[in-house]
Amino acid sequence: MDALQEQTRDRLLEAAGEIFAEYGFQAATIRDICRRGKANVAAVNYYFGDKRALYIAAVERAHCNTAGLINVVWPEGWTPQQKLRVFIRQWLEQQLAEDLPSWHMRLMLREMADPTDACVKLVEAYIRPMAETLRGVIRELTPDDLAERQGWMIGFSIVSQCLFYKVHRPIAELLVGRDEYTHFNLPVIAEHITRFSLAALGQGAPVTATSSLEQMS
Amino acid sequence: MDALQEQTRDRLLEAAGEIFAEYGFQAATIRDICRRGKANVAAVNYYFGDKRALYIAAVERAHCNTAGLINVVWPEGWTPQQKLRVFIRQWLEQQLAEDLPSWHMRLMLREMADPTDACVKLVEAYIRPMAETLRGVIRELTPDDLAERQGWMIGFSIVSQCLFYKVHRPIAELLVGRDEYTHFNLPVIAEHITRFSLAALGQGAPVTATSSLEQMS
DNA sequence: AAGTGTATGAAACAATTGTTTTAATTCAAG
DNA sequence: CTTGAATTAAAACAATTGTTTCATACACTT
Repeated sequence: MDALQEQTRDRLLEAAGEIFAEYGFQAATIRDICRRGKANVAAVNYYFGDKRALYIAAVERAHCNTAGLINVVWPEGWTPQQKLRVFIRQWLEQQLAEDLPSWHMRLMLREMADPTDACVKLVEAYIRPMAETLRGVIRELTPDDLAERQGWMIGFSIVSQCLFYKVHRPIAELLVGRDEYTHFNLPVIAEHITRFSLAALGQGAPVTATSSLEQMS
Repeated sequence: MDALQEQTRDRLLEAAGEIFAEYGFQAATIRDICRRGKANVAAVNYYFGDKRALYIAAVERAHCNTAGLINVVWPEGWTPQQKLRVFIRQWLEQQLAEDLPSWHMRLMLREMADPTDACVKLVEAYIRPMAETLRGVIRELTPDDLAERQGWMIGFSIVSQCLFYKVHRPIAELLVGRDEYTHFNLPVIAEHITRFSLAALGQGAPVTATSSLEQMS
């Protein structure tokens, strides 16, 4: 009975995650969610109470399926530079993947741009682990006596560059032109952010040095 | 007659700008706008037709009052490093000013994060001038043969760092802790972004070098 | 002063929203 | 087969939304 009856509840959660991720909490309608979840509108109240509780539940459920958002265990012998490059690349891959069935990243990005009550949970479950991973890499790349505050700011500088190409993508496209923007693909962006950030930390040549960008464009 | 009758229309535009900037297009209600503008709900349809036209008009009006968002004319003899420092600082000042009567920046940021029809106009009127200013500074800071595409990405890297502390401020505050975040004030952030970016361009010491940050915290 | 067109105000409309109610259905246990 | 709780379905409810209607007040012209 459990396995079968819970079907509706699960379908509702899955549908809610997708719809909320796409439209945001306010713009998403219960009727849309129920249509996608093939459930009656009353099911939301029956299983969750109200819309907000459904949202929270959807966010919490997303936690479980989030194994390996960003790889936390690095292979032996990797240099911190390599780790940073992979971190940035994985972040961008998760972020720019549109077709992926994983709407988790989109939900997270939406919550990051317009936080709600679920924000605290999302930070602790999603974001802090990633932040700790990044801070570990940064510690390897910087002097031992680096102030913790500066470590945070360096992390923000790196992540903010990645986020830009998702959050403000429409503006970037308008600025550089639609055709030209097609060249701003994942490898190009990842390489630039990596080189820019490493140079800022005194690792590697300045980002303006003759690079291998031509090969990928 | 004109000067007097237009009062309502003007009050409506002013109120619309504030409300839209605070709540966004969808969440803002016509009744809220009319209450603040001391006008009847029918006034919106009478003067503008519908809600969307009011929004567009409010955005367009904001253009006029935007003289000097970021200073475009630099004093003689300034080094590009100084210019970049001032650009970043001014951007952050505009961005973090909460009490300021200028809701223009907030409206712009909202449009940047969740673009609507007015996005194109906003880009051309607001953002492109600033982008050109920044690109001019970047050109001074980089080799002459720098690819245009790379110039854009460097600009994005700089601006994205500034935007982060506005768009994702709630997350940053949760991550570092509310008390600690009080130390992330404007001078500290501006100094970090400037040094980080200059170092990335091969100008100045890496951001991790002993800095003058302690003096301001 | 009468008339005219503009502007305002109160009310109503139609659509959509989250939520609740109430009845029908399902399904396992006695 | 009956019973009874759990689930689903349809409808209605109450509140809010953008929008419209229509009557009134006002300013200006003739």
